[in-house]
Amino acid sequence: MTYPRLGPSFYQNTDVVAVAQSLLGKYLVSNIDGEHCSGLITEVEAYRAPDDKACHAYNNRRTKRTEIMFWRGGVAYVYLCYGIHHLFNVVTGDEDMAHAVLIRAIEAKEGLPVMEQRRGIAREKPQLTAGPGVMSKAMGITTAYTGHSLVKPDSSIWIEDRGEEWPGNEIVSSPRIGVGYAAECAAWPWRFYMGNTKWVSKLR
DNA sequence: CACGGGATCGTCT
DNA sequence: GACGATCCCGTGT
Repeated sequence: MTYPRLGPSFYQNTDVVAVAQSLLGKYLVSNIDGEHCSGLITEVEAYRAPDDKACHAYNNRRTKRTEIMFWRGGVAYVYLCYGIHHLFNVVTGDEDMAHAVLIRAIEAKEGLPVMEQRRGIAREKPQLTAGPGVMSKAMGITTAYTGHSLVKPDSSIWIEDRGEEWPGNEIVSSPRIGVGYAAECAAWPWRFYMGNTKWVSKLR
């Protein structure tokens, strides 16, 4: 059974907050090192230059790292956090719009044994993929994939719509995690997660 | 269960 | 030279 991949028109939507919410319930899929893994997206955060101080590209600041965020929607933006964790984002909007959605948690669906092996965890539990760093680790995603296409037929990472219905009124919003440095923007409720699952990151 | 701190390095000042 | 869109483990209760 194969499912349609989300295409350019989905990612090129210029409303990154709307895209973030509509990513809930979709399937993130990776085919890395010959291993097929997938999971239901349960938690996301939106980041939007130029006005969002929590966004790496705040004020449209271009650096070698943030340049990827200015690309047309439909590519991955992966960067290293705290020297250890690889955080996976989906670039959205038009060219020169530095918008992205951080995928923070998934509910693992396929490739569980590989994910557990990559994580060093013996049995299935939310700790496997709930949290942006551990999600990437379980899926095999590293900074090597920054700039990687999500829409080309031969890409290693993509997102599928499997047509599964789930009640959109179960979306919960909250301030984003770990952006307290971003002054007034820190309060923007741009973190979204499914209210009816335990597969979300812990509040800290 | 809450809290505190260490790990670890690319990126920008 | 400082710090971060995090995670894990140890300690104490």
